[in-house]
Amino acid sequence: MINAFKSKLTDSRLPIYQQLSDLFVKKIQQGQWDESRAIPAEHDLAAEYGVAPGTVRKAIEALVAAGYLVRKQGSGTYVRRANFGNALFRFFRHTDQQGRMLAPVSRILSVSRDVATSRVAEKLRLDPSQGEGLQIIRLMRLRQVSEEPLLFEDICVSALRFKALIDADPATFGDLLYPMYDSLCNVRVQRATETISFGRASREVARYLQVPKDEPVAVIERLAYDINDQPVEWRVSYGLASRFTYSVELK
Amino acid sequence: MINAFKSKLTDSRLPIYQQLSDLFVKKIQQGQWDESRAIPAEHDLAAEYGVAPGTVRKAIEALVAAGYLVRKQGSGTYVRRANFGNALFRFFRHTDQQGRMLAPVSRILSVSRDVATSRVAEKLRLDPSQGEGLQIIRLMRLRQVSEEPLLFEDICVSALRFKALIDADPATFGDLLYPMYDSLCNVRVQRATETISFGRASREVARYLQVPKDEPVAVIERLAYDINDQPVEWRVSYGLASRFTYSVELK
DNA sequence: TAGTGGTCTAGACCACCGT
DNA sequence: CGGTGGTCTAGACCACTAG
Repeated sequence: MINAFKSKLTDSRLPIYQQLSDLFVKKIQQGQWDESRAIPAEHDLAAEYGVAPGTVRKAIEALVAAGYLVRKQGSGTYVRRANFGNALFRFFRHTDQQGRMLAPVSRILSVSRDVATSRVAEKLRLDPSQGEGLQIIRLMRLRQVSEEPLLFEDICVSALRFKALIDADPATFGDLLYPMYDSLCNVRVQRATETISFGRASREVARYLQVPKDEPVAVIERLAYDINDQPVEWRVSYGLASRFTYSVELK
Repeated sequence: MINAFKSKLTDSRLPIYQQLSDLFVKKIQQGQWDESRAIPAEHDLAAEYGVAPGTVRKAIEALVAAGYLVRKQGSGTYVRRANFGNALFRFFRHTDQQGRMLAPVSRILSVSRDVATSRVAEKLRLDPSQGEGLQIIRLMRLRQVSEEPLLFEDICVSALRFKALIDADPATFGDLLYPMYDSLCNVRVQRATETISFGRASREVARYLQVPKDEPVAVIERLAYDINDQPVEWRVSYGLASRFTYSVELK
């Protein structure tokens, strides 16, 4: 059996299903497959690439496990839209006395141009050789639950990629930034890494969280990546350590 | 095709591969399959239960994903021995100035009989109607890295299930408790849940960690379960908040 | 009702492991 | 070398979704 797709692939020593997975990831990254409609049916993909349906199925299953695709029985397989904007709140208790979950609200404190520190430049892989390469846009944001401050966030993005942001009206920013990055700046956040540690509140952090300076705080550093694995946003969040909680399952 | 195994199963509305998974889990829990040798080959299982090899394969893959089994190509499929005794140290920096990982050492501070608090009794699901149901054995342990205290642990287990422990010599306890639970008390830890939060050092904790009272500490509460999903050990660990760090990947 | 993914069959050949 | 899991084929029928 001749595999019609082999010429398109880089490393034919890999199993066919892995080569297919790689190919499908490229289609997603290049926008040939997107959220607007289902990807082609398994049967059609098998015919197109000259492989058995089971092989296509295995390739798709790998991408479902990796979070790129979602299957909907009877309907089709779709490109997954990353959705973890509220993920930070899994770290913090924000329930009332009856244990009811309270909805967090965002308030933008400031939007300004700035020059990246060496640490931020390194995280965002900013290119200093470009004219404005080290320019960043910095957002400060407060997230509250029923009027009470829960999190203070210090957010940095490249001014070159996000220049539409500086002209936008902060009052129109919704509770979630990532959909806005998408619509305004054409930046699609796909994944992120977070590192949690404990520290003490600086004067600024203490003021926004309405606690004394040096109060223990949880510090969550998030680096968000786009679909091409380029870092696009560096975010440091501070929350009251006394409200911090997190659960893990060990196996 | 008649499925010879159907009579053994509870809910024949489920897919065959799920019914097989459930059956295999029971074999593992009842000790019919154990770590001492590979489980039967896929081909043999398919013949035994009158299903296609691919169906057995899918059942096994589900159990591999769930952590019950491991595959070894060319050798066989084996029951997995849970191994996360040192998992706590993923939360704490314990490297030297050159960034080298340092090996943690355990020191048992005390082994004593006690009566469970209501919280511990609830966590361990102790049965107060039994004569000694609320009796526990309590271990205090210090974990150090190059002479420096890193973690203080307060560990509770049921005195009924762990009575061999009270007669054992603490000096013979190794760095890992779970292998000892297995050999001495025939308790096999399979999984655990951990909840991380933040507090301040009590007088006792402060003394062992060699810091002032009320110093910020990370508190890690672990509940460990055996293979039948019975809680068997309740462990609260305290470590310096300033050394705490943890990373998560969001997708 | 047509089309999709979900399940299942009954094989084949290959890569790897231990003897 | 024989036996194991890893990959792949070429179908079948069923359950579900959406028009």
